[in-house]
Amino acid sequence: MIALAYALLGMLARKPCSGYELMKLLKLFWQAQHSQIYPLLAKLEKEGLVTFELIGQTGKPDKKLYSITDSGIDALREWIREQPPTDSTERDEFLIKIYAIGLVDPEAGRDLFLERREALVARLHRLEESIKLMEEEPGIPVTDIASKQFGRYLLHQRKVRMVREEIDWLDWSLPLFKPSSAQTPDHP
Amino acid sequence: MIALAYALLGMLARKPCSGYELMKLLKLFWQAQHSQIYPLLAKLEKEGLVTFELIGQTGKPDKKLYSITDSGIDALREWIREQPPTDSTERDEFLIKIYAIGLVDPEAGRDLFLERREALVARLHRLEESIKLMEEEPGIPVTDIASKQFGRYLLHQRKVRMVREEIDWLDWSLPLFKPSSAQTPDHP
DNA sequence: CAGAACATGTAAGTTGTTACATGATTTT
DNA sequence: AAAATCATGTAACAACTTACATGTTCTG
Repeated sequence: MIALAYALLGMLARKPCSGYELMKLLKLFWQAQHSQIYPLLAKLEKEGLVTFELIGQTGKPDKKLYSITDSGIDALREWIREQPPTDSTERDEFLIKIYAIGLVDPEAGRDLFLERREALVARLHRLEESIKLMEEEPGIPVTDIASKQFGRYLLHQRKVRMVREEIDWLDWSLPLFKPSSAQTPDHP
Repeated sequence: MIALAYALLGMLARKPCSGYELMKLLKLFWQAQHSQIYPLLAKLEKEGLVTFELIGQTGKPDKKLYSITDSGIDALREWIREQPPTDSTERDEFLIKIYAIGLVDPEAGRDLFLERREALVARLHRLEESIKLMEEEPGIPVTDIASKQFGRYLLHQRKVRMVREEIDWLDWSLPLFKPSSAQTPDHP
């Protein structure tokens, strides 16, 4: 079974969701298109790891509300404990551009950084907002391992730190983009 | 052309490399296996974006030393300037496990975190070492946009920040893994 | 009135991984 | 003696993306 399947099971262990909802919640820690999610949910249902209930809605299309089964929980728990860690992949075209940033003029380099910065700041605000919401929720506090939100909360905390740190890195890097302080090699 | 091709071009713009060397240098900012790199280099060579020279070695297998061509530089520069940013993907099974960490006992959760921490600390030391080496290099300083190392140096700085921040997050999270402070709902 | 959000699905194509294949030298 | 490093390549398979397909309601 592919890792995405366990990501879906994990989300359904928190609360029942439609495929559409899973697709959006997933963005926090894994990337997948709906064309990958829907067939996979159907497969998990065939295997008895999830079940669904058809919810008829008015004004919106009908949806399938998926829930995790006991055997789904067992499979997920097993995977968390037993599966040896695979090495993670990060693929970000921005990083490729930075590697070769010396090839374009400093202004273009600076623009790339500023564009990235804007996107990250917007992301940061959204993350901080949803962390605040989680912390204000009534019931078992999200910082408690017994909260159904615990893992999700930890991932939000992680992400917010990563985004802040990347913004700091951008701010540290930006002043380096001046027209070039290097002497031309021909007259030292 | 796929993003990986530009990653290879970027690395060759810094210095000529063999496919084997590219494969290892690539790990800093993109993930790819040799089985993807070798055929791609051959394709880039056919298109005139790179050239290679066969280097016969004693005690080691022969290798192909690839260099970027002027038209390769042009193609890369064009891509950096013109290509609109695609959204990045991060796929890390550890994050899936964290999302559902509440399903296993706190001890198993803590172990997962400690294992991750060890790997990150090792990574951090290697990164700090290679940053130090770059900074001590003679010639144009790596902090200068005119240095061929500039982009690579920025990426190292970024990575080291990310790794440090993740370690901080782990250390912040670890104390939360106590047997659970939540009251059982049946006797309040 | 165009576009986004809600909602699910399939088909075709691309990208990326694992396994197969070879082989000398150095390190543990 | 086994494992790692250097070095390149192909074949088969799995994973993932893009495009096709449909239809209502709400928002700008």
